[in-house]
Amino acid sequence: MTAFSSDFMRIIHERGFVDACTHAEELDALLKAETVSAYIGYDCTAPSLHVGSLVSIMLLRWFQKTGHRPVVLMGGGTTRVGDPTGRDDARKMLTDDEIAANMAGIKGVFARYLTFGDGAGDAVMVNNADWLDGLAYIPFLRDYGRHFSINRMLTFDSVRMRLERETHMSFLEFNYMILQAYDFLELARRDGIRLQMGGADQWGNILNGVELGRRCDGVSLYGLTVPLITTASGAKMGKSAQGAVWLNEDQLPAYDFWQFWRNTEDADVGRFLRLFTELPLDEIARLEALGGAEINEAKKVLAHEASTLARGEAAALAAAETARAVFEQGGVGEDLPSVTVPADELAAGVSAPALFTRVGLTASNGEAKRLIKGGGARINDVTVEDIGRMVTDGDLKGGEIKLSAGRKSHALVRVG
RNA sequence: GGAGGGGUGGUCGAGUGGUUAAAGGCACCGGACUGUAAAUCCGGCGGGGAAACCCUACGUUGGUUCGAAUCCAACCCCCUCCA
Repeated sequence: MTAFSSDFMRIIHERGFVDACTHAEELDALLKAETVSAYIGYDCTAPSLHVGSLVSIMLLRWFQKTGHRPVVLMGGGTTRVGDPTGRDDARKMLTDDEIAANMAGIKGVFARYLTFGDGAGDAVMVNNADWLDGLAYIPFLRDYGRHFSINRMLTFDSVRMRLERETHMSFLEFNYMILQAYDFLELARRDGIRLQMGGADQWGNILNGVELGRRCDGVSLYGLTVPLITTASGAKMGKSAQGAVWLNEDQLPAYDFWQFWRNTEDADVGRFLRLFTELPLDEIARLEALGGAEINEAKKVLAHEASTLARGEAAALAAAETARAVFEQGGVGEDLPSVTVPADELAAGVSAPALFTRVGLTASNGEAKRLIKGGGARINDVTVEDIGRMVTDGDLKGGEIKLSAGRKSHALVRVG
């Protein structure tokens, strides 16, 4: 690997952020010579981003840390089209209201990772609806459509996959890559942006933008992608017991976020520390060298660092405290999910399955019953033997009742 | 527009009149083993019910039948070839 002279290129290569890069030496020289603006686009398909996007967010953060100017592009316009990349069916069409709501949710995430403002190195956020919504069809086709070769477009993975699998692809979706390419050109023109970054699956889309810039304006644009992160056992990263690992607090409590990192597979610890924390590499090397059960210490560091970035240090410490109380002392912690039951209702008794469902440990009474039959349900750490078990105020311990589903999921019932 | 093929549970994919809440795989959830890891093995995996059992579900809507995911009709959507 080439020795890079710019801090950004050196650091992200050392830390494993780079999947592919267009003319890396040239880009390195540019980053060394001047303050560069780079962007990553995020479509508004969900009310929050999840850990799958975190690699790219960390990348923007390093970009800013090394003296450059990150631009977050909200895909207010492209979300209305729908990126076909990596899917063999069309996305559900989102209404404009849904897109606006999703965008509002996603925007909040970035404030924790980037410093926004008007200064030279400050991050900015833009919305491609600002220029895409107003495009006029015929002029657009004449000015830009002529630069796109259908023959070439058909060879891109996102399209080819649909063709090979003989699944439907609408013209609407087919246009996504053109619009994304145009985004890059537009941003280069209006804001001097030279670099687009993104996930490995965006490589084709990014290249289109690079080429469009050269063809239309003769400018040198650059592209860089980060690898798709899978766990050592091959699964796509980002599932927790509760489903997707969202970055937004309102989508996933800090305790669950912390737990997600704490449960990292041994083989992933070093890689994740490099990608998702900013600890020095020698410290990471020391942590990942820990053997056997010792590696758990490294996982706690990972959980702390990642949680501090996403949710703040106080939330990270509180989550760690709860985890310690629950797992190392077999007790309870403040951060466990909880539900409050009226005193008179509890006095009368609530069936165990209903209570497990009520606190969210199970999705239905049936599931709760199956959990009990399988021996996975516990009340105050005592296995529930009978699906007819009633829970009453007699079960209160220190004003709380601890419910557990399996070894890892716990919740509290309080009286109110 | 014509001819043919197809739309099944979170997903992939069997099933072509009753014994099918629907084989099998994956994902997921429990249990055992561990270190809140991985791998492995075991169990579970639509909703309600203590249970008997009831309800909902096989693109949509009707129909045939004692009985339909399975047969018929119309419609919607997808794929292939033809125009």
